[in-house]
Amino acid sequence: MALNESKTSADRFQQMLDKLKSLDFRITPQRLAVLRILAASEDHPSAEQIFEKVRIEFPTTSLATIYKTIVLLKGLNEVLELGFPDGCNRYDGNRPFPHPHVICTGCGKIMDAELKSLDGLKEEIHKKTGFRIQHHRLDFFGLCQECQETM
Amino acid sequence: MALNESKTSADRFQQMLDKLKSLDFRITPQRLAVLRILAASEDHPSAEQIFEKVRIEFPTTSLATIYKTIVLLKGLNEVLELGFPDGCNRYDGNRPFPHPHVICTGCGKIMDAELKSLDGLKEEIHKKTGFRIQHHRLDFFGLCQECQETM
DNA sequence: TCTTTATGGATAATAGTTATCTTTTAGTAA
DNA sequence: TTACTAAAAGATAACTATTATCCATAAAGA
Repeated sequence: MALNESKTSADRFQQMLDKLKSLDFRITPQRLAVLRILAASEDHPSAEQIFEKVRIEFPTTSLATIYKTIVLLKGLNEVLELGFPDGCNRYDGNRPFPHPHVICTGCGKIMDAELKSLDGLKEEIHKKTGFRIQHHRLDFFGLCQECQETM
Repeated sequence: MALNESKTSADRFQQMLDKLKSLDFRITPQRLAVLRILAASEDHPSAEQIFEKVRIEFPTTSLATIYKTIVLLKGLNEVLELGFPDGCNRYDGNRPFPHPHVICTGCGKIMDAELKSLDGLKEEIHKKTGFRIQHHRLDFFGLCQECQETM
């Protein structure tokens, strides 16, 4: 399997769990729930959406706990944060590395995308600006096929 | 001159002013000040930074006026908003169309960049996802040359 | 079972932006 | 120049996702 290829939900869950264990973070039911949801989600959930899902199993969970877990996972590079200026950040626990996204301006859907030539762009930017590039963010905004038909 | 090539500050100012006039928006001293600052800035100022500059000339100006002017210009596609999730949005009045940026993670500097192959990427994304792409956002994060030397 | 201390829960605080409301003024016509 | 009117300015309250704070709880190891 290629490095960047998607793994099964169970694989990602185990991977994140192993990371937490290896660094001696405590394994709590709330953290396990967040891990499971992140590993299983293909739709880039928001903190609020994760919160609602966790609450089904653990109704006393606080939103602060969701945020604290996300901050932890971000620091361990186990979740990718897609920050948006309107204050609705979204999270990707399956591919926790920079990659292009396609965002529907009609329904808000966010999909992963792949582009071969991105490494070339990074090199081009480095040569032009002298910057030592660390990471990037690439979003395409437009109408998905469904929204094209209804608009 | 190529379409996307940068124009002089005076050209951009006149262009924005003409747009406002042609649509019968009122030409106020505050708006003129914001236009001048946006047209002259190469460093992608924040609303607060624009506010401070306007206040030198018009000390009674309100921050709300800055935001209202920015919203107006955004709607007329005369300024590009670079929204960031930490709530420090930046504005580009010189190239009010999507284009790549290089952002220094050391000093926060934001520079424009150019990439030939972006249109190709848009086409590639369209073919893969079926999305009708409207606009995009591409940021590269890394260390600028100065920050590389001091870190 | 006991102890320690990281973590959870509840909620206050933060900050950029937007909304609201009143006052002022740009643009126009007499 | 003056008067009129609607748009814009100014002041400030409201909004909201996220972060910080603080105390209670429970995970992990002995």
